[in-house]
Amino acid sequence: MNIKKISSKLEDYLEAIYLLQQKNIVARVKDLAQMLGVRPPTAISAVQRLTDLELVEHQHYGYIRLTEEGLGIAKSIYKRHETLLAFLVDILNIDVEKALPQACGMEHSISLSTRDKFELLTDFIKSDPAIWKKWQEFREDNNDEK
Amino acid sequence: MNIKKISSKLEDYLEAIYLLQQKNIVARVKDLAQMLGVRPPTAISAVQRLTDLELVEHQHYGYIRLTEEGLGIAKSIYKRHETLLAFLVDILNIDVEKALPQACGMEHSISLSTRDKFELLTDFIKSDPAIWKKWQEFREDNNDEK
DNA sequence: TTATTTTGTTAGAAATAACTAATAAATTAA
DNA sequence: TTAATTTATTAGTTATTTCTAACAAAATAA
Repeated sequence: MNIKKISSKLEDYLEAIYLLQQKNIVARVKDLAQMLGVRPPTAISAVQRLTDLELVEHQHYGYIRLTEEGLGIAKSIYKRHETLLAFLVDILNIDVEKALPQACGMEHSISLSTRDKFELLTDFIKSDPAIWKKWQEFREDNNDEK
Repeated sequence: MNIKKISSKLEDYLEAIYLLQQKNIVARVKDLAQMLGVRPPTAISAVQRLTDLELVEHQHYGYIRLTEEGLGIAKSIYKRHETLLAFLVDILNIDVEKALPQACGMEHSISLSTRDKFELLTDFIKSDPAIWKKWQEFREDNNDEK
């Protein structure tokens, strides 16, 4: 079954619900609004659209849960997020606070196979101490003292 | 002077005008609509918003030109585009047709300093034949035969 | 158990970004 | 030079994503 194509904003909501779920917290409107930096009515309207798409379940004044399909999408976005963040921070040596919003932006644009390749490159550089050292020196020789 | 913050869609229009300008073609509504895959009225309304922001100049039924400020933004986006595309194609070994839309998406999310680091990593891997070879082998050993 | 606080919802408005249909201006061809 | 074609524009509609203000329900505390 194909993954439903939704906007990057809606993807962000699925990802946020997934993150809460991972922490054993059942998502609430307040949490989503806080995490995504929007006002509660904005979060509500997103949740309603996701409900129409059958990606989340939500009863009035109640909890918000991912459907199986919603979970699938959320996982795949989160995986891209993690991979990109690791690449930006560990390989490109970018501060986490700066890397985070950039990973959040990029995660909606790359394919799963591109994600795999980012991960492969990260593993490649990290797994070989000689290459890792050379890359660090190369960076430092080129004005990336941090 | 700070670079004006505009939406990624408007950035796309500036980039397209810049590309035409590079080919010594003065941009027209039709060209923009074609390049961005939208209908002419959509392109017009974007050009009007860019005119309000003083990023392009446009007289009725006439040509569209970037202002100095618009040119600055266009160049900076295009630079990010080029860097990301080169990285995806040359380093990650992604087909150009597949890489293009992904670079187009990502280019709006990364900072200039992140762009510099992408370029640095690309140069690093390409400049050292031993590393280049190892990376190719590593890729092939991990199901990236292409 | 009533009152207060927190949380959720609805209604209505605005900006962005897209569309179609209708029309107007400019260019090209007969 | 008129007619036909191409290009540009306006007007009006829709969906998405945000907001504020007002109100409703649920949870907590007095």
